[in-house]
Amino acid sequence: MDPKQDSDGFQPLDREGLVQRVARLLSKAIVTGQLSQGERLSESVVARQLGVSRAPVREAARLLENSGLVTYLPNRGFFVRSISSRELADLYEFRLVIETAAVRRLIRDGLGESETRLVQQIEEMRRVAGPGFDMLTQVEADMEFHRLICAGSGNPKYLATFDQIAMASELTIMMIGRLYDDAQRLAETHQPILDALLRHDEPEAVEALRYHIEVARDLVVEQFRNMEEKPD
Amino acid sequence: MDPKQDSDGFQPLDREGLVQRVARLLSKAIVTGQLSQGERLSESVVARQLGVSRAPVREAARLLENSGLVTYLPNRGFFVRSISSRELADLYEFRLVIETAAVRRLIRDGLGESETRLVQQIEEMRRVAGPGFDMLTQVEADMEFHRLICAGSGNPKYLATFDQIAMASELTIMMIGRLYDDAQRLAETHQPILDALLRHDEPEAVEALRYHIEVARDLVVEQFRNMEEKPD
DNA sequence: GTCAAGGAAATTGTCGACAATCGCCAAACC
DNA sequence: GGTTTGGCGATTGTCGACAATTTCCTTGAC
Repeated sequence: MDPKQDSDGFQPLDREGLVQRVARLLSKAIVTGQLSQGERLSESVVARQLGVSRAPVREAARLLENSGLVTYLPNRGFFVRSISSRELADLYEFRLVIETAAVRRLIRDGLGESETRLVQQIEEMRRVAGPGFDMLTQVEADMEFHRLICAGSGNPKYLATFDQIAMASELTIMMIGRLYDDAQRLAETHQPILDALLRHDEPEAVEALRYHIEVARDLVVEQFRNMEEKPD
Repeated sequence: MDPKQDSDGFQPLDREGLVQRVARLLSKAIVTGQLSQGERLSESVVARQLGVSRAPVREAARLLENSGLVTYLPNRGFFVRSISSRELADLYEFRLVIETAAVRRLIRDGLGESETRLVQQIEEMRRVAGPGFDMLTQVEADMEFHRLICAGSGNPKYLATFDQIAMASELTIMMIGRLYDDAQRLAETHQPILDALLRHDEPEAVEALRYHIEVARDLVVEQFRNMEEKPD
């Protein structure tokens, strides 16, 4: 997500702490479905399996709690969050609110570097839409586009909030097992948003975003409802 | 903030963990200015002073990080967050976005119990506006009104997000040392919002909220800028 | 058979100790 | 004199152990 190639000079080297590594492992396990809904996330068990102490596991779990991937119950521990279709709809509504605000600021303040970044990201989405890429990669490319919108807005709050809920979005998409009809089409549905952004057409950009997210919401929520009714 | 009098039934008894108690102590210390901007929040020192181990202090600090009260730097520890006037403006913009969305849903889905709650909260604000109440109490009553708006909206995401940023708002208001001209007037400025809500007049409610928050923002940000220029 | 009480096992909550890392300051070098 | 290097003190990072709490199973009464 972040390790940009810094052209010249050395890379910051993996100064990533144990907590982050554990957090990433856990989140990946949850998003890819290795850990199932409502499952207990025992500190001791995870710690033993990873060969570390409980302390970093605990902190990592707290981090995931902020992303909405796990729930913490006092004296009971962490559980993989189970999301209802209702919560899912709420989540998409929330995303719409945040991203709409971000788009507005983005246009008002000027795109700046975001212009090339967004263009490149759609290209990236097209690239990973081809064969040889798994769905997780495609979903992440999708989320990165929306993330860039939030990142480009002058207000860091939008990005911070988006990052908190992005994981949960990824999770649900992975759960339903497909995104739209195919990844290629998914990439194209972002084009109208970008076009409007490039034209600095605020009403159209907001409208395109609204349409994009609401379509996604309806699709995801419907698929999800089906799963709720008859869980395999 | 939370310990509501629950009318009938027993109180949950102080089943509040050590972490929450430490977190509340620290946040109060920060908001009331006992801990100053940028000051280091040493785990060991705090733990020694409170007579507890470092573990709960650490967790409490992580909690405060989510509220934006402290910053965490890897291998360097926690520091009381110093907020710039720029961030402050961003914060208010963000609040406007969230609360506007909440108001929209509140009106669309019907007020329900929020109606009486909001009315009571304005009364509460008037009550604590009188003599014998300190500013922290008045600020908290203010924030609680806005919190109720988010709580009443059907989408829990709005409330969760609001709670994350509420502390930072309180902090800055406490920092500038006064809110509006006086607490009495502050209470009254909420009336137009409530009136519009009770009439189910969405455009007017949104407009009243926008006006209210932008006035607050301008006042707070300006005061804050003055402090930045010549810090006493 | 159902339900309540009791207790054992497992899990979280907290703790104190040790290892890793950082910031500072003095010493050495150009 | 200015810069780099080395080490010292302090702080965070991680750990294993113990206390408190919950969960689940057993036991017993009705």
